[in-house]
Amino acid sequence: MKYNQVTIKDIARELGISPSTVSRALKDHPDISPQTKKAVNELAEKLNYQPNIVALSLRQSKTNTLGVIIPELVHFFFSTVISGIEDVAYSAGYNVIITQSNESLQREKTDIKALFNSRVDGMLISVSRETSSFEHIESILAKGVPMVFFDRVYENANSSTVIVDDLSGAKEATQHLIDQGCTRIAHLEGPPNLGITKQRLEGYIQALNDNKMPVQKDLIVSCPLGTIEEGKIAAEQLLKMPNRPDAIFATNDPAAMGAMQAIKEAGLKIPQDIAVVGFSNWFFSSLLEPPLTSVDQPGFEMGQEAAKLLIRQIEFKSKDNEDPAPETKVLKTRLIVRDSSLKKGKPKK
Amino acid sequence: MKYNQVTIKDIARELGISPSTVSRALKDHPDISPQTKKAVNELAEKLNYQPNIVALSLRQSKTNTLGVIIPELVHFFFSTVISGIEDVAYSAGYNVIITQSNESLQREKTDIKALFNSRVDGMLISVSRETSSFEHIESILAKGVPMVFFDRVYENANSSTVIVDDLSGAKEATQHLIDQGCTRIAHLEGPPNLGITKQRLEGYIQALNDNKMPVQKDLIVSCPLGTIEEGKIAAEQLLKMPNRPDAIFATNDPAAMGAMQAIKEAGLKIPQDIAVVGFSNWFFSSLLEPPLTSVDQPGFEMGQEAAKLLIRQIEFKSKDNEDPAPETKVLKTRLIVRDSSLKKGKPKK
DNA sequence: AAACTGACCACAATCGTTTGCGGAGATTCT
DNA sequence: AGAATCTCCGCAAACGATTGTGGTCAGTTT
Repeated sequence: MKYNQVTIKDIARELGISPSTVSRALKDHPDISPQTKKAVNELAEKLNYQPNIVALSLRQSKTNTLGVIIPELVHFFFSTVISGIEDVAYSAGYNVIITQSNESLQREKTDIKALFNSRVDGMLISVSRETSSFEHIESILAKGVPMVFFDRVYENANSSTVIVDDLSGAKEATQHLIDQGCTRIAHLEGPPNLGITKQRLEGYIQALNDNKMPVQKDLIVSCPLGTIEEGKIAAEQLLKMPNRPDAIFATNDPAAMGAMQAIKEAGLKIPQDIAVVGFSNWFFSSLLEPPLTSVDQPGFEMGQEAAKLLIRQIEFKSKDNEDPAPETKVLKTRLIVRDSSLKKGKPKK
Repeated sequence: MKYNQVTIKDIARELGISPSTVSRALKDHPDISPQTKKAVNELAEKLNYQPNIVALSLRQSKTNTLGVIIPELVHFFFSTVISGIEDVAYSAGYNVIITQSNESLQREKTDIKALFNSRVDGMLISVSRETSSFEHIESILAKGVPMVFFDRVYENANSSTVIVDDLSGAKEATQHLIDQGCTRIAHLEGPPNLGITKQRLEGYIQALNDNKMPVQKDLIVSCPLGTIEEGKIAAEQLLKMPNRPDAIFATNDPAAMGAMQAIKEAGLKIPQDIAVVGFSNWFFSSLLEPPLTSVDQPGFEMGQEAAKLLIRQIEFKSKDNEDPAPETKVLKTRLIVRDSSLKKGKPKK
């Protein structure tokens, strides 16, 4: 847009000097006399000169912008990740462009292309539920664009990633249910393409194994979308079993929420009849009745770490013209115990 | 970042023609022969040429980017507004940069400056809770940057705005409580700087007046932050009154939620003892017990309308070099009646 | 007095793309 | 055949900033 922008040329014309002198004066170059510097700075101040970032970006082949692709903004977890990213990015002098894939692979493809065209300096990506092939990512990666994946990562990539320890988080959650005396623990499994789904399932299984409890196939129900509705349907199915479970560990909070609805509608009590544990600690989870026990993921911290890794990668590359070794940051989860799982009352620890 | 970018020059060199010819060939200019066009397009396809948006932006003094400033991303309402904005912006060929003020005036100032420096073509703004002076906005407005305000608007500005009809939404909510037989209706008031706070209060008052009910000062309690905690404290205060209210209409859902907590902890029943109505229809509201009656704001639509207005303004201005007349779009709210307010059972309508 | 040294600044190229203008060669018209 | 008309393409400037190179003028050195 052609605002009434003040450019370096305007200052130069008004002062009867050349644009290059103005440029150098503004950055305190030793070649410029103190008087000229003073005059330039004062006029720049007076006219409220702001450098044109677009011109700068073109000149330096660097936009100082990070591109972010997330599945959906409305998820509390992803919102907090964004805040973490912005926190680090801003203080390092980077802007952030956020795009949503809406859990669609097609949209993810156009997003990544749009970000590339905008010449972002790097990308932070959490893949969609549908993403099972990765050519669209590989092709951009091949062009040398720095990328960091977070939460829902592209595992085969030779890139840095930030994840939470889903496995041990799930294990801890399941162990907690076992400690509460649950013997038939069901699991609501998530979208099949995602690594986090497998990790959470694995944590559940390990906990059972550690306690010499059998893993029963019919107690594991898939919720490929991970929505409230699916959780409800899955739980209804579980409740119809002749020997119904006495606990449900869900792959995420919405599914757990759906399960709670089904349990209550069946006239059963939480946690007395069936204990429920979720994953991600959504905003609403503490507001449910009973409040939902959940595995908290440090979203803000994840955003911070991912942005830090990416910026380090960008600046390393611009110096040494080489990619730094990829790093993987694993963040700790934290089990937030609330009433939905407390059959025995608060644990002593 | 200096990816392995293919430029128009690369194509020109390889084909032994000039960059200008390549440029024209790519946009099907009549001056270029069919053979040349074919050759250029095929090579561009083969090399996967993507135009450099940064160079384009500089050349045309237009970034095709909209800047957005919202108070907080984690609010369900604002997330949906963003989705509406992206929907319209993308299909019109615009990118979107989102910034959060975190309800801080200071942050809002730096955000608006950063967006200006990025040379966005226009801005979509919802002001922070703290914003009571507007010089930072005026100074950018004076430079000719198109702006559209939404939800929390800058009223004195000579700019387009998109709001919901807070007044009639609040009136409808209050009337609904009156219809349910409530006679002592309290109001939890919101942040004092915001226009929406005043409108909602005014709707509440008008509904009382319409029904010849007295407006009692002590039934109006301020929640300057509009949080769950404040709502709880405010409700506790109301419950201690000798003649306690039989209904609470809150300026937003978190405050209503807090009130519900206080009411339940006091051993009272919702809605039998005290009916509760919120505003904004947050995601969690339908999940509460009882489900919270709330005034739904069409967030997605608001985002769409705001983006449309802004883009129209941008393109009008680039043609006629004149600002179009400011427009104000008022969207209808919709009262979502749930159990938290149903003293009498479902209304017949 | 000639040469040298700084201090200070301007010129011009550059990033990638667009676009007004002009120009060479082929074709058509008179 | 000469002029006019097309067709098709290249030159160069421009967007706003940065930066290597070189130049002018003063003062200093031999």
